[in-house]
Amino acid sequence: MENRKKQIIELSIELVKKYGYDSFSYATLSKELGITKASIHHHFQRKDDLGLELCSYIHAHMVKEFNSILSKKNCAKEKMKDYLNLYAKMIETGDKICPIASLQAEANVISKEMREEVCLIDDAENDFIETVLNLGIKENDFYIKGDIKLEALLITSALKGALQYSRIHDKNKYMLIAEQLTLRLQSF
Amino acid sequence: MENRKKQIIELSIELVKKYGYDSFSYATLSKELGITKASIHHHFQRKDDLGLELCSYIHAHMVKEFNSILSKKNCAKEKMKDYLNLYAKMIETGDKICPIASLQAEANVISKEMREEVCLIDDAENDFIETVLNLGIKENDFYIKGDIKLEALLITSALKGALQYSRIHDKNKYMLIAEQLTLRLQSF
DNA sequence: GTCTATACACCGATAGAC
DNA sequence: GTCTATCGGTGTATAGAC
Repeated sequence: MENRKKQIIELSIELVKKYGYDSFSYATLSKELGITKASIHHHFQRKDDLGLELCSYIHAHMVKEFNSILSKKNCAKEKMKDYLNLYAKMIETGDKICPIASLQAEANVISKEMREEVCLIDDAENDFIETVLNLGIKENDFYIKGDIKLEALLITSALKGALQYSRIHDKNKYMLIAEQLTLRLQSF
Repeated sequence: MENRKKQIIELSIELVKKYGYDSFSYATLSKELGITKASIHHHFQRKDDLGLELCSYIHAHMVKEFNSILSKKNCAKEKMKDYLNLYAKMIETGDKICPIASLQAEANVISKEMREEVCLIDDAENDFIETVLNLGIKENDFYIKGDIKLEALLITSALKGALQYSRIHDKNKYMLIAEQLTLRLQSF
């Protein structure tokens, strides 16, 4: 990918995390990057084009993070901690929430194509957590009541909710809620 | 409160739940209500005035709902079920999420005054859930690991996240996730 | 309390020169 | 790949008549 395109996408993702998709404009990007709106339209003719590529970028980035966590030679408990820290980084580096949660909140505003992309990213995240949960069960470190797929769904959506809550109340609350959430996984 | 004002506020809340605060305009309201934008400005000079009154209205409405649940002569388990159903109604009646979650997602876009109002509403909801949890413990129906205030925070933020997830994926998922969440409260 | 009319800023987007 | 210039549309908001 060309450098400028990548630069625009990465800035856009930070703006989605902080303000949401509808709340930043080509003018916002152009001021920040020091180029004109027309130049940005050269790379992404319609804003929806940028929106779709930004989703693909997030998707690829998260899959990379998940694979990195899975390939580490540590236990499921530690992999879960690594995962929780991914979100902790967002809120610590400036009032940011999960970009996917941000887009979910705008579900009825963004295009059908973007909505579908958001769903695919959610699916990837849920599959990842399900894998970690199954690993933890094998290692006798996790004990899970009910359906494992549902527990994965609960974890991913609860953390997104916790991030949103913490941003507006107290950043430090996020990790406390995350730890309270994972308490239930412990068999003792 | 005058009838028209109430009508504008109630419509605005439905729009916040469906699209978010920044994504509806005085034009949206005026078309729906059959009056002009100028007439709406007569009731709420600035949009932020509407935003603040809409928050107060949500606050009062939710406190009323919570008190209604608490005053019922049923057990904590059933009160929790009543609470879960409040959110279920939102998503079932047309792609809507919790208005507070919607405003949380726009935290860096709305005014400081609105942000503070949102926090107060969250506080009321958390106090309510904490009360229900303590009641359930007394009744020997709930068993809670860790801090009760944290568990309340987890429940309220997890449900908001579950609503957002379910709206974009599959409405029926919400209640399944909610039930998976409350599984942890059961001692057996 | 509602209207018409209007102001002004910003939005996404395009044409065309360099 | 970047620019200037510009378009039509929409956003919040106000003035003033009825």
